Amino acid sequence: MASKSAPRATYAEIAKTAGVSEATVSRVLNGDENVHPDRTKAVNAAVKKLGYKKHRAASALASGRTGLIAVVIDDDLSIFADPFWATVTSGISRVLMENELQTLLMVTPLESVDGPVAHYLMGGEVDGAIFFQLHKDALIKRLRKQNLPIVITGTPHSRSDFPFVDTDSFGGAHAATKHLFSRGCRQVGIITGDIDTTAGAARLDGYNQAYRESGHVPSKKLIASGDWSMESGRAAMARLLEKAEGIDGVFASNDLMAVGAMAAIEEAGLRVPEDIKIIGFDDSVVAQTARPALTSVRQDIVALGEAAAELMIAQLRGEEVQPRILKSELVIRETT
Amino acid sequence: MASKSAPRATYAEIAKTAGVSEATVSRVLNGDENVHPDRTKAVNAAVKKLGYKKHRAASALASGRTGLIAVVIDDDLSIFADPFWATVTSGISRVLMENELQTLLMVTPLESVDGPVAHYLMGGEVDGAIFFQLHKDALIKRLRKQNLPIVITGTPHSRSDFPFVDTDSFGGAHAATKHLFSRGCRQVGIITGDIDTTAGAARLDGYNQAYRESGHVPSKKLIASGDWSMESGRAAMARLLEKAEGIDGVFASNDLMAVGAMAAIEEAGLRVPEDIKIIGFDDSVVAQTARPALTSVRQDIVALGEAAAELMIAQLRGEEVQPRILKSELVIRETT
DNA sequence: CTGAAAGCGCTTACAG
DNA sequence: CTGAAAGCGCTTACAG
Repeated sequence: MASKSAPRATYAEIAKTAGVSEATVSRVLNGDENVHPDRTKAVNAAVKKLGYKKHRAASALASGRTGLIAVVIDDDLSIFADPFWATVTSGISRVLMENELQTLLMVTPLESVDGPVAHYLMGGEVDGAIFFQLHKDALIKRLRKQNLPIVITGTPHSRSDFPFVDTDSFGGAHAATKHLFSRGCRQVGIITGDIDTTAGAARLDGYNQAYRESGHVPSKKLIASGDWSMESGRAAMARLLEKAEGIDGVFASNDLMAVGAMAAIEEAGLRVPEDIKIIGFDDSVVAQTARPALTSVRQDIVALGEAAAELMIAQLRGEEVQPRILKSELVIRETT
Repeated sequence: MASKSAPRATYAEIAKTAGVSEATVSRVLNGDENVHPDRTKAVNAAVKKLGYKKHRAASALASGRTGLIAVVIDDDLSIFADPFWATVTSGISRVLMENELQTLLMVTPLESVDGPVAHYLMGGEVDGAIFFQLHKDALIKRLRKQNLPIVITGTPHSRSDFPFVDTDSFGGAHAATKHLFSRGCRQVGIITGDIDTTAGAARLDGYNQAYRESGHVPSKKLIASGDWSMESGRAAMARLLEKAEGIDGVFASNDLMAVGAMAAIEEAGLRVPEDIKIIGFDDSVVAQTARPALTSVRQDIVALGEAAAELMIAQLRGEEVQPRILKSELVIRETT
């Protein structure tokens, strides 16, 4: 049932063909500096000759290090539509692999701090865990208390000392809003995402800041709230059209809501970008397929994953780590 | 550096508190039937009391079973835009977890049969591997020769005996084409995907079959080839508009090409669905955000992942497995 | 800089 | 149905 693989080499054989002890083999394979160059060479040669690959389980049992990093993804429905985590994870996986670490993927509901995932993570089965933006910090706090290296993708709520990586939502929203003004808009509205998320709040802040820098104060009427869904964007836009007379630009906090807003604008008999200019956030495939094609704030999602992996590796090395905020970039298409 | 986790319980402690030998503990924990119920009960109680979790590395070293299933994803660019593999993988992960197996994610270029991934998989580091539609079978053949359980997501080229799971592309294309006829279309075209892929070929076959059933033979002029990209769909549609006079329906082999086709139709001054009806395949987010919203063939992608995991588990149990083809479903929206 | 030896926490013939 | 014992393939004080 299990693989009847070719008989694999062990330390014993390497030690014999290199003429050293198994302890020395171990030292060389673990990068111990204090080994005579000649022996190092001999061991490396034997390793190559025998096509040796270290047995992970044996190594893990003896050393306590598993070589496995968990990537924990909250299993709510949004992941089924959203390529975001997949892309981040591919960046994570690549960097981990380069560092001889493997990615253990756990897609699971996180409701319970005492769920199977929690047990697993606390049981020393992995060397570290990377989480996607979570709402409850309880689990993470517990894991940290046990000295399990943690990285969070997305900004955590409680600005505790969790290492995290995120895209600069504030900066992206700020740039988007400024761009609308520079294109001649006078009344720029915003469709917010869920304001209880840090990303939702930061994008609103960026909008407000840019508005103030333009010398005006955004009227409450220009702010409509959505929940990241296309439908909420459509409804929010309909409200803006009704309340905010003269509105001629809209920053939607993600692409899906932007596309919903475009539908509402069209339904009202207005045109994009002639009557109302619009910008989304994420530069997802939806932005590219929209007609007119949607101007959007691009996050470098692969880089986000790579940064997360790098923070993890730094912690594994015992280094102090700082949060990492990645720049976003405005991709200008036809809606502005 | 490694987690300084709470001292975990071991067999020794369980054996002591349950009043049995470690061998018996092992038997109970591995579901051995031949243990006296009383002892079984005692062991289970001790496990619960001590909050015991089996140490995976130790178990793997002793038994040769790692409890890890690799999910291998070819790292070409398409994955960055396509939520498909992410969704499949979430289905896989869920089912594996329920069966006490973990998902080891490997995102990597597969170019070399002798790459690090190959070594890893052949080194007995995992109990099985699930692949996403691959072009070269060499690696997989080698792994099978070593009795490594394999599942392929997507139909393999060489109809060898690899266990695979796939959505019924033929049936979906067939239903889509029939639906266009039933909506009154007379000249139904197809925009194919990459015809060298099994999915691309099967969708074309389904179209041809439905066409013939309608009592006609599809003219060559009604067939335009794309490469799954939006841009290729746009170009293919432009060609159809030029060559296939009177075309009034199009089945595009995926949503992205359908959206491209819609753009081309609009650019030609025609309307969807009044002048030309159109159907996509995948029912992706793009189908939902398109205007008019795109009728599309839905695959149950999560179910695909679950089926893949189930085939893997069956193999692990030593059962014979058959390929699994999942039904697709037409989701009717505004373009037909 | 190096080796002999103990040990990591399970599993599994083997003998009963 | 059960236990004593050997062993899985590494790592790591310890002593030199």
